[in-house]
Amino acid sequence: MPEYDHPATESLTLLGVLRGLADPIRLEIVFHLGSVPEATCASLLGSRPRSSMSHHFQVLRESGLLRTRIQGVQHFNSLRRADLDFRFPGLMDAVLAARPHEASAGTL
Amino acid sequence: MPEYDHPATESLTLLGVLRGLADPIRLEIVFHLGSVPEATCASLLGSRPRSSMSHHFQVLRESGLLRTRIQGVQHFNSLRRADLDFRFPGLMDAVLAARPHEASAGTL
DNA sequence: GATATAGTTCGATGAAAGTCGAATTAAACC
DNA sequence: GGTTTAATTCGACTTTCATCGAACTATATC
Repeated sequence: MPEYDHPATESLTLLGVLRGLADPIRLEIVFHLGSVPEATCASLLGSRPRSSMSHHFQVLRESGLLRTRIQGVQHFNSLRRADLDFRFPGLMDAVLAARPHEASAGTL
Repeated sequence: MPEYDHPATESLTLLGVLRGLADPIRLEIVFHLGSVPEATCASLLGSRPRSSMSHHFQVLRESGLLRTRIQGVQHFNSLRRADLDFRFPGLMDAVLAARPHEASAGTL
């Protein structure tokens, strides 16, 4: 398993990004990644089953919201901030600024 | 049928708004409403069945994206720009700025 | 090589959401 | 009151999407 392929910046679509964001768990992941440079899957797991999370990471990757860097057994995920800002200026700023305090799935 | 009730500005949620936007037809409607003060349902119909569109208007209304004003037999829809800007500053600016030229369902 | 660790893929299930014809409401107009 | 117009509601169908256990892959370590 060498690396994932991530969609090119130019090929990101607004609809795709909005779809990626339109789920409570994924939004939570995005909020978290908005506050740290990168995070492993495990660190975002909470009490949810791995397979569910893996699915959400895939959706986020395919919609262009995050990039996954593989190092050893660990997958380091980071927001594609620069790419998103370039393609959809102001969007992630607005989304991240709207983060509720103590965002914990229920408060979204 | 006097009037619809629209959710209060304070009760709008980011997730709700994102969900409202995460559909090609609804995004098209929102784009259109971003460029005109208001529009009747009929004027946004295109070639789609009325019942489908009615459903999308309902979703947009319930997520707080638009307001429907009834006048006679016609329903005038407008973006809740001020409310959205107040609650989620910059969000709609970013979304509307990302509108593809000639947005026509396929190009979203 | 065996084992542990991190994460994915598969496949089945269930729930949510979009589609659309037919019936319905409500106002406007003759 | 009957008809036209604008749009909704209902209900059935279909599709899409999330959930999650079990099996699997790949790396690291002993």
